[in-house]
Amino acid sequence: MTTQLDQVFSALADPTRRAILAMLLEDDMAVTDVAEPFAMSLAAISKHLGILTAAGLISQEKRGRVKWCKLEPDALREASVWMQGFGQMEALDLDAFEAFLVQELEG
Amino acid sequence: MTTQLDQVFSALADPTRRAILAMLLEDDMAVTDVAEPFAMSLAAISKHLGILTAAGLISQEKRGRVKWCKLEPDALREASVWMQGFGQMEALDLDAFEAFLVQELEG
DNA sequence: GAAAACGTCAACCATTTGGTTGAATATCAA
DNA sequence: TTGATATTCAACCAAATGGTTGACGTTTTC
Repeated sequence: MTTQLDQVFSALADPTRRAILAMLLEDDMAVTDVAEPFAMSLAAISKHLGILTAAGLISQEKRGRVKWCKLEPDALREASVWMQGFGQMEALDLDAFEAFLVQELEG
Repeated sequence: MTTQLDQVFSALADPTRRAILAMLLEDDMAVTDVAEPFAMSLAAISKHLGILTAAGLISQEKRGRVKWCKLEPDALREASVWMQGFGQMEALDLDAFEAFLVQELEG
């Protein structure tokens, strides 16, 4: 059996998929546009998007020949709740988040 | 290149490893005792503990012939910061966390 | 209608992952 | 010192993962 939590964490374990989520943070995007910055085939990106969709982290809606990808931040709640019990996190630190984001996108 | 974030998320993606973390939440444990409730070999658990250690989620200290395992919640901070930017989490909800924990341990 | 653009599917491949078993290494106890 | 306990190591295996390519079905544009 594969739980939702399994799927969310293993989806997040891949840097390409985290970068995709970071891109979708700014705006909804078509599959082709998501793929553009990556040095890999469109088919590979299509698979990554399928995994993110299965985990509930994004949703995809087809309009015409274009399939739009949209971030679904709610799916992170379950995982985040799990983590917070261990980490005893302080309140949301947006500066720290932004620093990580920049590092991720550059690296 | 494998980042710390990669390692933390992929460590958390496995239900056995999450269950181990949940056990260590209560107290430090020896490897043999960690392995006891699982239907798999001691060697397999030893590997899981190695992965958790590499991710920084636990530490291991050998005293005599016993190797003690200790939760290191700080490693979750990095990952949690990453997630919070997407999830816009509300404050720590311990009840929800406990519910997940019970579900994890029973399932 | 023909051609281009958007995206997925299927088959394939190399590597990683999660498990096994059996032998090996320490340490403690009798 | 002999034996039991605690843990890892090494070799192996099946299945999952992350990528490729080429063919395919739609939708749009010319």
